[in-house]
Amino acid sequence: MNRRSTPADPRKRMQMADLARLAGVSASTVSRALAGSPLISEDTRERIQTLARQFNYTVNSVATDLRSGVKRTIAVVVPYEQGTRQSFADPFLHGMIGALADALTERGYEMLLSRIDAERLDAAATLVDGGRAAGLILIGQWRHHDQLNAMAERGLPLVVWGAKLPRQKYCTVGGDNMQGGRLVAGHLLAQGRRRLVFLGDTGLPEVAQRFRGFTAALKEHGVELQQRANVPFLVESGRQTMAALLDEQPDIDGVFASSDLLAMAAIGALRERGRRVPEDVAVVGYDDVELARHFNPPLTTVSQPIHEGGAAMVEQLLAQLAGEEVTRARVLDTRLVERESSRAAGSPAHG
Amino acid sequence: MNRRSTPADPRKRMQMADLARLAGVSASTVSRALAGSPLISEDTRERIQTLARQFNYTVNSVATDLRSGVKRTIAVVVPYEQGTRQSFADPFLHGMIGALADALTERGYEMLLSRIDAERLDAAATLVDGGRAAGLILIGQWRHHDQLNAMAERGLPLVVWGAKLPRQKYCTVGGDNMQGGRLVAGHLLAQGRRRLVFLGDTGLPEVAQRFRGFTAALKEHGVELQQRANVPFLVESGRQTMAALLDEQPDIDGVFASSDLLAMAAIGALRERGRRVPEDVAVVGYDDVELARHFNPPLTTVSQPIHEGGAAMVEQLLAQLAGEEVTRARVLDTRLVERESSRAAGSPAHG
DNA sequence: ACGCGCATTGCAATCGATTGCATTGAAGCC
DNA sequence: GGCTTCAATGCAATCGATTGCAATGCGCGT
Repeated sequence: MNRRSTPADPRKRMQMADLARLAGVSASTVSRALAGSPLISEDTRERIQTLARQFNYTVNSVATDLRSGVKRTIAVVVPYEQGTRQSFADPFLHGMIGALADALTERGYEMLLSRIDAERLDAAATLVDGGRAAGLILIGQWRHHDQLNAMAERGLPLVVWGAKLPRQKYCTVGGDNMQGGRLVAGHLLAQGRRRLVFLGDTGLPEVAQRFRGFTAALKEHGVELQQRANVPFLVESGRQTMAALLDEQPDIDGVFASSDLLAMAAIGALRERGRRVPEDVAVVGYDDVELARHFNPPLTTVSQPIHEGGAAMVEQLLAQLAGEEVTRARVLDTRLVERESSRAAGSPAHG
Repeated sequence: MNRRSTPADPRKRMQMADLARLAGVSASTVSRALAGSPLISEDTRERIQTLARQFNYTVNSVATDLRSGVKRTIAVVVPYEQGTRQSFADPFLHGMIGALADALTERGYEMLLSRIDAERLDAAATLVDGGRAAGLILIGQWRHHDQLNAMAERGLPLVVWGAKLPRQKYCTVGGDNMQGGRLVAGHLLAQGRRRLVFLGDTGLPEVAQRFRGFTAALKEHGVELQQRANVPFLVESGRQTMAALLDEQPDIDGVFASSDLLAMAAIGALRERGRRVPEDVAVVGYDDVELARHFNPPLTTVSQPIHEGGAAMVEQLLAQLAGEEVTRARVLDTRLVERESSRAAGSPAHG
């Protein structure tokens, strides 16, 4: 007796009709009982609920959503740059996803995590068009302000973590990047640093603003930026770029890296070249990821209100879904966290 | 240029019937045309597809899934320990999620990311029972082998990242933790370290195995473990615990931390107490997270084949869904990556 | 005893797609 | 020309729930 695989169609998922049969009532009654409708008598309701628990029955939420038209899933979209999926490696992203997961769970939403090509942000729209998700949370606006505007204009529920930009039709939440950049400039100058470089891809709006804030503040103090390097948020490139900068300009004494990841990479490269941090070169990062304070040396950095930001994004998205008018851009305060990596040059005094 | 786009018609998503009307055919035809069925003539198919693109129409995959019974969503479940959501902060998890996202996307599946209480792993079952996901990928078995067994026994499609255990009914994929532990022991001994401590929560099967492998190898060389501390995977506790250990036993010269995160925390604590790493104390981590090689000092650690592991988990789960018989436990090779944090004691020589 | 009202419950339509089967019309064959 | 054949399309049932409305039954007032 050679039963071909499927030794059993062991149990198809039980469904409402089955439970109804077991309880000797109609599916309508089961539906109402499980939903806690007051139309159902106390007895019946409890009997049915017990039965459901006993048989591990859970209403099929796909069917429910279809019928009721309400969706309880939000897509969180993490773009990656072509050729590398490494963008996902940034601990900042990790923190953000955690914050979003918390905020969504708290309000009873599920989170669909999706990665897309950063060149085609609008591809994310199919998640909503296809009914998989009620709305979109996008992390970073990358180089496609235009695509985002188009998405928003056709009425897609959308919130983006990123910078406030001119002529912006979509809703953003983000830290105050200009302010962040200024804070760093002020700090480095106060530590007596003057030969400064900037690390980061200014093709990204957020980074561009950090850069503008940074250079604006420097200019006000009559200091000129020595160099800037366009580098993506990748450890490896950070390391290489920092090394290259040192070759060109060995007397650098301060680095502003536009993310903590880059800062850590830069510190690695500096040490490899025999520079001491912070004695010879002060390094400041951005984001204040959890590891920043445990790095060696502990990282001075600009703290982004990640948890507050995640909650704000969810709030804005749900408001949109509820049909409310939402503020176009929300800019959150940032603050500088001073740690070892940028302490004053101390005694060394030279140059 | 006046492609006057429909003025914000936030009302209703277009649906198949609408498109059918526009194309002057029935919904069946549209369905088949979009699915690329050979039943439809070339002309019609193209006309409909163009139309769909024009109107940003995407078939509602919720309805599709309901009707066809096929689900294209997998739930990835990240447990958190009560009282703290910080478990999400471990960079290892982040890497794992990235690997899973890649593997799932590659096969055309969506990823539902879900956090649950580590005490109630079985709560994750509702995601499948409720039809939201076709199957479950759980990261870590935590303290609930029994719950997992029960889930598997009632036929839930499930794969767990974790250790191979006796009497295991569910499917696991994981690194060879015993081997990992042995590798670390061998390495530390080879570096001349003898006063060793272990950091990690042996209540978790994976950690317990690392611990067993570690101590077994030590014993074979006649060395005895000095101390072990039961500490969760949290930076803060790692730091405090390391400090406490040092108080009790100031002459420690080697630390095996059961995760890179803990290793980094331990290094922080050691430095605070004036110990040099690796000169005074060698530290070895576990996981080989991306930052490990960029830490200061670069971390010696046991590399877990995260990408391969993610792919393997997806593979096993899809096999289960296809009704195939799958191997119960898959154990992947690990290897030691030697870096600065555990270099031989060198010249220091003292007490 | 009759009728009314209220508390429960069931029937059947519906959500947005897919798909087996029937239908149509034209081409092919003798 | 009449009949078969086949390609292309439409009809209607279906997936697993929800919900407006109709139906049932029981208590109670008079």
